[in-house]
Amino acid sequence: MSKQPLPKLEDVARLAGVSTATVSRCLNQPNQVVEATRKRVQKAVDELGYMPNFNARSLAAKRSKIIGAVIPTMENAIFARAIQVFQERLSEEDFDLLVASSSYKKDVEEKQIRSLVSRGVDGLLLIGTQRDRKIYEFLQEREIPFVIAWSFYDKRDEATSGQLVGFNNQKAMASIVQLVIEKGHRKIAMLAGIKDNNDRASSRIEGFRNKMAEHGLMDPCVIECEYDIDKARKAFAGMRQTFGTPTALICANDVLAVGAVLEAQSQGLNVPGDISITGFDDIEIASIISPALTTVHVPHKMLGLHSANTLLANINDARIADDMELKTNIVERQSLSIPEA
Amino acid sequence: MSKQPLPKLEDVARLAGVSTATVSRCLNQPNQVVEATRKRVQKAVDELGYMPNFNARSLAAKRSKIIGAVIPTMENAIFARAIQVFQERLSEEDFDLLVASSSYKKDVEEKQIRSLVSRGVDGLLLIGTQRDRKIYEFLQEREIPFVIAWSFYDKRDEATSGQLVGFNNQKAMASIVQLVIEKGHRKIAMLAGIKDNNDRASSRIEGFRNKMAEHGLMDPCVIECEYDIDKARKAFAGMRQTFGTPTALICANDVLAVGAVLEAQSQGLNVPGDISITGFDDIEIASIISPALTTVHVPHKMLGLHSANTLLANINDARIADDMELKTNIVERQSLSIPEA
DNA sequence: CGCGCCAATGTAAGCGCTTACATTTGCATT
DNA sequence: AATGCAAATGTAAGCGCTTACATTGGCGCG
Repeated sequence: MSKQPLPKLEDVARLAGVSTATVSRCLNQPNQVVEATRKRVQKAVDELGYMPNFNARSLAAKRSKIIGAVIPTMENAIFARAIQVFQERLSEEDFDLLVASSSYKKDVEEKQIRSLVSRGVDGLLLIGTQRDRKIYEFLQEREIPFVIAWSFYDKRDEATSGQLVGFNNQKAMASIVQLVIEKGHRKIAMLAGIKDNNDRASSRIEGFRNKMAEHGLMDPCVIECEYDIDKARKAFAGMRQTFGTPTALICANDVLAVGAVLEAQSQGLNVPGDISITGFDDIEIASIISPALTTVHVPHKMLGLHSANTLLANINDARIADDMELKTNIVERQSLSIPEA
Repeated sequence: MSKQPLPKLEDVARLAGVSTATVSRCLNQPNQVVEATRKRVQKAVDELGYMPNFNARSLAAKRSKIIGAVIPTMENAIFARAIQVFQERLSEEDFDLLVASSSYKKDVEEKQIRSLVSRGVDGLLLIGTQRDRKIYEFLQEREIPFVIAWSFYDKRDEATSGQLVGFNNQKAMASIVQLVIEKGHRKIAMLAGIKDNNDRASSRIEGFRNKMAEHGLMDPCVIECEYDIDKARKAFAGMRQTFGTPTALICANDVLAVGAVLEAQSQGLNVPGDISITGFDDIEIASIISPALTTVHVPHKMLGLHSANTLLANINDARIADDMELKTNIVERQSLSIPEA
């Protein structure tokens, strides 16, 4: 029952009557080996059930064929799905995915990035730009290619290196606020995400504030809330008590919007009759809740796919791919209407 | 700009004036080193910004501190969330998570398992029991601890090794069918998952069929459908045309149920007035859709947590943890009612 | 005061690969 | 048949760690 030693490259070499170098080449650059020997080696591999030891390979070759990803949480469907696509694309190129989730915690994220680098990842996927400068330095020093997904800015902050594959959160938010204002709303509040260490949340708030200001609506009510339906319900209830009920509530994401809708309804408000509520992300839930949410559609699959492609380009071709801006669009459903007279 | 060589163990040893063995011990079994030297080494580590190379460590120590997981897909929220918890628990013990998703494809899963093993994972998380016997043999031969989540059976199939952390899908499904029957329904159909290579889907169908038979309801209509809202809508529409409309529709998961509800409603049926519809999983969407779904609550966080604990026990203590059966329970909401007279 | 013993540390042999460089082989040319 | 050259293969030196085993030193005890 004790584990008999697994065959190694040397065993294959011996059985095939070639050197270890040749076996290695068969596995890695088969075209450098003449067909006859390649077949002989293949036969030996099959016969022994040989499987390469990737750790040894990574150590010797200094590349691991592993990509690391640090995301805030898989609980957020939009990240989970983007990661799914990301992973599918990577596995086409024989990369595996080491994932870590930081629970939106800065220090956890930092620790995880370091751990992934220690494991010799060939590249890294990070979400958003907001982190210590020293992390960027750390990554640059070790020349680890990385892409930052979800955020895009027209002008780059000097401090952040890496490629951006994202959308302009500020503009996207501004566009839905614009729509709400066009519908005739003036008493508008925002249920925002926690902006601490989260540039997407901050940008969305900024987009909201700016657009409001543009229309002379100064100092609007903005309440931050964690990504959770029940917390959103409480936050909305609290907002009503403290600030009164707006005619329109802009939410930083669909989960918050769903919470607000449920709470509004349970408090006897009609959505959108008494209050319009908008979301952001366009996850499944947005079209299922009644009324279905008018929301900003985020191309999460594209984010996953292009993040993978950009990263692969930077790894394989040593050519630095450009930043990539993806477009969002507003999906109009029933949760937004003109305010009652 | 060229990458200066990173400090290695040897550099730390030299700077601290000790041997590499001592540095290694400081990092791995600090209590075997006297405090004075430990501090000296720590200082050298900090000064050089040293980080161990995990690949070298894995190669030398024959353990990687990496756990592999192969799940059908992250698109399914219930897997994503279980994985989230699983990962959180593992990282408490300094394990990282290598995830792969098989898209419910048998051959893909097999390839991924082999790849993960090649990478020297210390343990493996798999979903469901249904796979080639040779994979179980492969895993046993290499003595890779693994746990199988989501499925639980009272009697173990001899072929499957590894620990089970799951629930009895058949019983869980039977219990909700029982409830539906108790409500007075007799014309009951099932919208099932694809049972090919999926023991959870098969078990749920079996649970449905058995319970129906128990009540003398033979050969009920069962239609298989992929995990997708739109496909569920079409499947339900097709079912109505071909078999007529049941008074109750049992769905193998919430996503299918949501599809069925939406399609029913858009065809002018009242749920549950004209047709009762039940789900399975109790994901968020189940309580948000209107009418909220009566469904089977699956303890996904517990699945993630106990899978991690069981796996860790098998890795660290070399003691084989027992299989673990988790309980499901029915959540009664509005989508199920008594049939109209 | 020397002895034995144990705890702390050092020495050095791998772990299983890749790859620079050296050598051999096959083949077209003359 | 001798020559040159490129393609195929071989040789062997690491990659950066861990750990079995060897060595050292400190201390209690007879």
